[in-house]
Amino acid sequence: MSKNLSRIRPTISDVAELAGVSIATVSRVLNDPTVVADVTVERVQDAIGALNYRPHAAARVLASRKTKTIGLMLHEISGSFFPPMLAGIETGAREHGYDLLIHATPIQDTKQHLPPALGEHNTAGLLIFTDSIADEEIGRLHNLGFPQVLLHRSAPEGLDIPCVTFENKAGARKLVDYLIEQRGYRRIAFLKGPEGNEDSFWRETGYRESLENHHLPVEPELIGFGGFHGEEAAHTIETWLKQGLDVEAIFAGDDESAAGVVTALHAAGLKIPEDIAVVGFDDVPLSRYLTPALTTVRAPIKTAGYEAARQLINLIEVGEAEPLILLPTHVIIRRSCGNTEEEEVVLGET
Amino acid sequence: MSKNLSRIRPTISDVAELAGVSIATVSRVLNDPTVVADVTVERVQDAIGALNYRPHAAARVLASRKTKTIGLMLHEISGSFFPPMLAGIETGAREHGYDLLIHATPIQDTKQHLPPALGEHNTAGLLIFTDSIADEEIGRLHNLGFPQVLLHRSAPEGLDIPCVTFENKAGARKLVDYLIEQRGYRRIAFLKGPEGNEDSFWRETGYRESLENHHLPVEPELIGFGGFHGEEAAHTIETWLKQGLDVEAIFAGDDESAAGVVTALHAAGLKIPEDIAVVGFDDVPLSRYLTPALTTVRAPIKTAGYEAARQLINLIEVGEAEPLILLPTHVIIRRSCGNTEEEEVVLGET
DNA sequence: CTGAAAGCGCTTACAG
DNA sequence: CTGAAAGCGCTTACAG
Repeated sequence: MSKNLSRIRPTISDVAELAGVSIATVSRVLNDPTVVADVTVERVQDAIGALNYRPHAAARVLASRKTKTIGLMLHEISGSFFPPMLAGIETGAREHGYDLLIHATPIQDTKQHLPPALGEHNTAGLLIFTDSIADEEIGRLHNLGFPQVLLHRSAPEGLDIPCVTFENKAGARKLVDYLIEQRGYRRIAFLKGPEGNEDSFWRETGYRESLENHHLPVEPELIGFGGFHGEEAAHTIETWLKQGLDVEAIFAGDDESAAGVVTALHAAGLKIPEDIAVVGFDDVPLSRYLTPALTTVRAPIKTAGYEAARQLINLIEVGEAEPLILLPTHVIIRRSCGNTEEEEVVLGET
Repeated sequence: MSKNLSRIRPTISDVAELAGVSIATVSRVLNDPTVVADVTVERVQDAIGALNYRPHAAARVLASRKTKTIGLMLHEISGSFFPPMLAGIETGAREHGYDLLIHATPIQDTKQHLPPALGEHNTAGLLIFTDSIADEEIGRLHNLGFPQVLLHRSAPEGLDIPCVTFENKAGARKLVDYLIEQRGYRRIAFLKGPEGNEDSFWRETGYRESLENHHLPVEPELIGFGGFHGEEAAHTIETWLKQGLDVEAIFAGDDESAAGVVTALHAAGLKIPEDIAVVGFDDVPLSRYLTPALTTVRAPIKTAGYEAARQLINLIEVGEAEPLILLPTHVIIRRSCGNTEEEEVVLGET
């Protein structure tokens, strides 16, 4: 089939012949028409239209040593976090004329090489949202001068690779501050995200800082595993309830976990927030649909994706990027924490 | 920078030189080592390792006239429908060694050309999940013999392009059958999805068929707009409530809409299912987290994506594919329709 | 089992 | 403003 195709598809030579110019000229009108005489441009464009010519992308890449596609490596395509992030990246890429190549790494095999398709020859740069790529591989690419930007994770020791994420720590701290100061809770639990997840790490840090600032003890038994996953979180809550753990409020780590917590609590016949308050993080659409509506922290997930794409493209084209972009977050007060106002309240909105 | 890179990066010639063979031999061990003597393979692989050589993808594409990437065109990256679909596509592609290039079309500009990056030169085939690509463009590619597979939509008039979707009509019909036969509802509303959405069209058709089969009238006032979107659906419900519309049950078109319906109903102080029953379609994770848990139709979203990728790759490699794949769906009975069993029930599960 | 050589479809100095 | 020519890094008949 490809044989036939290549016979049917016009090349730059066909266009040149029909327009009565050299292929160099056709190439110029493709890349920068201003350097070509207007009449010539017109003739060439007519020929392109008549033949329905489309330049061969791989040939352009090879000849120009430039490619207009960026790669995205991530570990998992799921959850409500993923769509806005990807939408942001895609928008950022498209605005600058770049295409997006996606590669999801199976979770099991951590620490691997770059798949050839995302390699330094196929892609102008790489967005990394996973830790299942070996530090050595990141280092190798970095030493090659291959542009990379990290999303929601930090660079391997000693490598100055730009990172984009949002204010997890401050957001979590303010959220817990609110629970303590405005709601009067003392025994507040925290559910961790997946092992090694840096968003989770900083949220936990914010949680701890808030407790410490208020001279409350950080109780190990109040820190459980939620995995940023509804069912995992529900499972932890079921266990806690069985054990008769005494908690006033649960900071579920993210909204997905919070949804699981809410379900588990309801299933046990407990009322939210009367019996136990629940709060999340991210403010994904889901959080509004929970009953009661979820108090959470609004995270600019889409903007982070967008910024990451922009930084990467800047790195590719100009050679520079912000070392660290930390986007602000805002606490969103809804009913699940004990608030009784009709409307949601945004704390710290400017 | 790219200048530096190209100087640093080893090419096939460097490997050939180091291994003391021709570039043809290096190419062979890259593509089919069995045709090369074992000792030679070893020497070449040592050289590849020593130089950290990676073949240049674009050069391979150009020389071989084959590319191992498929394109995906879609209109929007959002909602709980999207992640499983993409995950399925990505898995299907990766299993066969293909990469995935994603292009989201802005919603406003409908009926457009293919972006060059997804063009017939850059990609071995295309998965289309949008109707904002002009029929003529699909036709042009089809006539060129360019492999395409459609997801959740049918082909333009007269073109035999494979489609992958699931049983929307039968699923919707069985769901409404259940509401009528087992729950005794008579006045059942339906919320349409986005204009032109074929999933919505077939769901509505199933809804109508069920009513007709039970000799119930199809009341135009009971058919509203939900847009497969929580807020749109909530808005319709608010309007209905203001008008004092008399409804017993609402089939929200999809789960996202159902979530909006649930919120709107709760906000109005109505009880689900006592005052009004609500059901959805898709069985995305969200549906379990609603209160009460949502009765819905389980749709194999991920499998559909996976199958679409498989069909496309089959079309690319073997030249054939199923003209139509219609994956089965199953009604999932939970609490929101008036069911009182603790556990969810799957109807028609084999 | 291996090499020399043509060719994939472009871009880009270099001349003019 | 335009053309001739080299070259991007591979693959693949064709010989041997």
